Amino acid sequence: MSAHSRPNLPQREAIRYLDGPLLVLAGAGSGKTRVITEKIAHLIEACGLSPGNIAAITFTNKAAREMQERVSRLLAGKSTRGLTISTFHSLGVRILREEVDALGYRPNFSILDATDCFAIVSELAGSADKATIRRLQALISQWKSSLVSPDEARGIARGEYEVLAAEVFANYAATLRAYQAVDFDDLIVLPVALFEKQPALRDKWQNRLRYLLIDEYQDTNVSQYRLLHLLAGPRAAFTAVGDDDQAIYGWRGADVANLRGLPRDYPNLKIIKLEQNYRSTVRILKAANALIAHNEKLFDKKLWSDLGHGEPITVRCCADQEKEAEAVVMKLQAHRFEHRGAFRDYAILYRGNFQARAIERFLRDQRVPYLLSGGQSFFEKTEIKDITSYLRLLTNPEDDPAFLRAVGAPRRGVGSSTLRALGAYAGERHRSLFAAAGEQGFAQRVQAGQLSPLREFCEFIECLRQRACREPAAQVLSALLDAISYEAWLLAQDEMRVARSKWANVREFCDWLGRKGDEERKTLFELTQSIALIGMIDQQDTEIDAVRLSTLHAAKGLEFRHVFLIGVEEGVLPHREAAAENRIEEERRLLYVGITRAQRSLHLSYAEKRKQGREVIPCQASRFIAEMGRENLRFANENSTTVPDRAASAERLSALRAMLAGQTR
DNA sequence: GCACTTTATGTTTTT
DNA sequence: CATAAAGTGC
Repeated sequence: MSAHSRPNLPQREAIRYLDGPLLVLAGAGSGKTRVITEKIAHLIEACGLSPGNIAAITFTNKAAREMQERVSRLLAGKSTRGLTISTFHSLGVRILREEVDALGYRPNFSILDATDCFAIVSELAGSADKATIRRLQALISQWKSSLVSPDEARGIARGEYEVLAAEVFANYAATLRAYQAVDFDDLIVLPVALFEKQPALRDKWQNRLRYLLIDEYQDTNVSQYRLLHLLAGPRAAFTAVGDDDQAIYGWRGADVANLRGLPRDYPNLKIIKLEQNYRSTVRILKAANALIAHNEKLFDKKLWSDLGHGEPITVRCCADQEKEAEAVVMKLQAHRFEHRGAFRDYAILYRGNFQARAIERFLRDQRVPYLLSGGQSFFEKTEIKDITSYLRLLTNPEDDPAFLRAVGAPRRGVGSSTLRALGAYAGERHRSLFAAAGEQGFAQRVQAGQLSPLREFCEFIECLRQRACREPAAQVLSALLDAISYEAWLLAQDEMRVARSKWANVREFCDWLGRKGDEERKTLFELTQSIALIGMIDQQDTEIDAVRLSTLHAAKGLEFRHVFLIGVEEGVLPHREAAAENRIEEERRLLYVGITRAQRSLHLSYAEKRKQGREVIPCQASRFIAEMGRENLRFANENSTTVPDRAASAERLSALRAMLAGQTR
């Protein structure tokens, strides 16, 4: 999109409209981010609103950071101090921290990630298999984000499974309380509960955040909508920007009904549609429109573009996933050569993270630089979780999940049976594991040989805790790593290469903590609390010239000159489970999001055979390909550009690479 | 009872 | 291929 030109008419209207609540229905690539950023600038410059009175809510930290940068650029040096641009969850943390007394939590509460919560649910559900626990966890999360309490869940639970789930839910909530811990859902749910119970606090925040802007509104869930509603208050000074065709988080409790509910809850709601697309060629938009026309529509809108027809969209059928990966990398190289493009102009998008593996292998073989976004977050890597568990335990000794992890990494003579005994004792006495380990009563239950390593561990933590109150975060961390000989343990545990990469991650984490500690003058305790919310993507350098690999979900909000969309097969996109549960529309929107990421060219591919475990499963093209309209697509055979023989094709790629190397010099 | 080695197993999407 | 449960030496 051309950021230099003036905003078009509806964009200008959306930026300037301040007479009441506003919903901007912004199609893909229609400049919604621009509306939000320029509106923030407008509020500050033209309306004289203090940055501290404005809050913009995004869905990812990355989007928040980008938006912050764009606003700073727009205001050209003028201070944005106090301006809130954050995710719903980060805002939730801020509210929780400030109002922690009113909530009955201690200020050192822990934030648990999905893995910790999984372990808790697993513990409470007894002997259930992994899939069941995941379903339980999902259902509990669904309830929480819909503002259903454990008691209410008991009331609405139907059937054996849901009754069990409601029971687990109640125990789960009590467990979190006991741990002085909150999960991701609580970051929204607790502020909502707080504001509903204490109008004075609600008013305080309403007064502080006098204008709200919400991005990706179609992906809000009930609790987020409720929080927005409470924050906006009777003045209802807000702008919500969304696109019902891009709602792809239904599985997480997001409900497009929140879009429909807006005109109902705010009768004076103004609706502005942005229908001109500044991103893609006509052909790409025609295919996207044709596809999405198969969905039941909430709001009518027609995207158009004046960027010309452009390259035809290609569809390629490949023998299997390997061949697909090879063909895509080949095509990408050839295309880049032909167009004299940069690697960073290309993105390869897919439904599930596992699909990146095959592609990665070929990219690495061919020495194509790439950046993998999504997937496992940096802070979820085992080595980082080990270390952050220590930090969490230092911050909050009640954090039993952190205790359990830290006490076993590295091994220190405290095994599963000692921990079982400790857990049982702590449960009876309503103590945290950490506190229980220090009690006389527990000492009488176990042998001295079992007790001493445990006591030593607790003393070590206590000693470090003292230091953490006085010394800078990075210093405490390096003392910690030293004391537990973490590097040596990694080397003993893993193979050399793995250990070194893990240690490098730990070092990177140290640097990060040191930087944060210096720049933002935050204490170890404050830093520890925010870790769970940060993803690795935030750290990645977006300036690097590399091909982007991303899931369709993680690609939302981004754009690329050339897009390769792989695995457009029945069973993958739409996903098998989703198809079975009649959730086709969301899968269709997911592809729609993928298609509309492309500015200039789009290349779809699928495989006829897919390896699943040991079995080879025959596949067919996704139904969505037909829905895009044959007249908008050009079908190609794998064989027309790819040589079936691996050696020969590798040779071809090498030749091409040599050619490219010569070209760039 | 603890720690380490082997073997089966299985993958939607994320704050 | 990377993680998790079961098996083996100490």
